[in-house]
Amino acid sequence: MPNNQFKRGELYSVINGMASIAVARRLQKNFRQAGLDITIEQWSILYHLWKEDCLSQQELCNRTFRDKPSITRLVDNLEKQGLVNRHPSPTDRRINLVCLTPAAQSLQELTLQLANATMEEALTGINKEEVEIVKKVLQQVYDNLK
Amino acid sequence: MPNNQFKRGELYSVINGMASIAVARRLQKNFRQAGLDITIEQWSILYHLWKEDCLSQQELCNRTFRDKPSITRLVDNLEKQGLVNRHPSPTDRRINLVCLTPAAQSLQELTLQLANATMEEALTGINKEEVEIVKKVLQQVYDNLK
DNA sequence: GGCATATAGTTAGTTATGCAACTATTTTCA
DNA sequence: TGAAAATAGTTGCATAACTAACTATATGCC
Repeated sequence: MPNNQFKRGELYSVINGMASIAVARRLQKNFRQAGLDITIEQWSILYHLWKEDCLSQQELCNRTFRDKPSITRLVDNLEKQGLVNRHPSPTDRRINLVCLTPAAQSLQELTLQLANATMEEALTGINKEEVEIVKKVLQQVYDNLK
Repeated sequence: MPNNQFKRGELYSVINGMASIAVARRLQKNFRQAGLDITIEQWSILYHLWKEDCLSQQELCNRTFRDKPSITRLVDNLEKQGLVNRHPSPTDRRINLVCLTPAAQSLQELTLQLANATMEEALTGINKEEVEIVKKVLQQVYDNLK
């Protein structure tokens, strides 16, 4: 392997691999142990709908950084489980508004507690200034590439 | 949504979503534009083998943070493409050593150049101290959860 | 008004991931 | 020594990701 190649790129495997995978796996495990039968990908959709209900699928694409087919199928699966419904937009017939059902609303408190606990554990021993730097850097990485 | 819920957890979507997805997509796009028909997941296996050839599948699991079935199938696909071979370990008949072919070796220089260029672009405007903090924090996140 | 273009969403095909269950081999230890 | 436990790898199943191609609706502009 040539010298001096890909030194900064070691960050790639760090960004892409370890931390995000570890957080995702732990959260999924905590959901399972609590008897919750949802994936973290499905939960990420619910998370955005709890912040603002009845978003279009396109808006869910933007907020979760997924493409349209991925959202289509996540919403399909959430609909099968009775957690969301598609409603036609009154102003634009191309648009589906994805809205929470009462069943989804009842999941909010428990799943957010589990997510908080997971993040507390993940961030143990890391001070707030460092967390802010990480957020800023990763935002910059995203902006540099988008 | 309850107040004060999941505030630190905003980091979750940052870690798990934006930056890593952006880096992965950009690198994949750069591979495609260069006419390379490999996925970034396959490339990540090759990357570790360029650092040290003929690793066991278990060792690839450890170094790439994947489970055993994922490695089995990535190696299957790399083998189909003629980029690696499985060799039985001389000392332990349970073990497959995964070794690079000459075809894989010829990909090394170009793909590392593309990876370097991608990381240069990703890290534009971010100073080295901040990069070090990000690496440290994400390592800590991983260690906290593993 | 009507045609070209853009936007929202779906479908099909390939690859990848995680879990559970399985086979084969090696190690442990009573 | 021999049975139990651990380790390496594979297979089946479900979910999810990206690309490309598709339908339906809306917008822009002559």
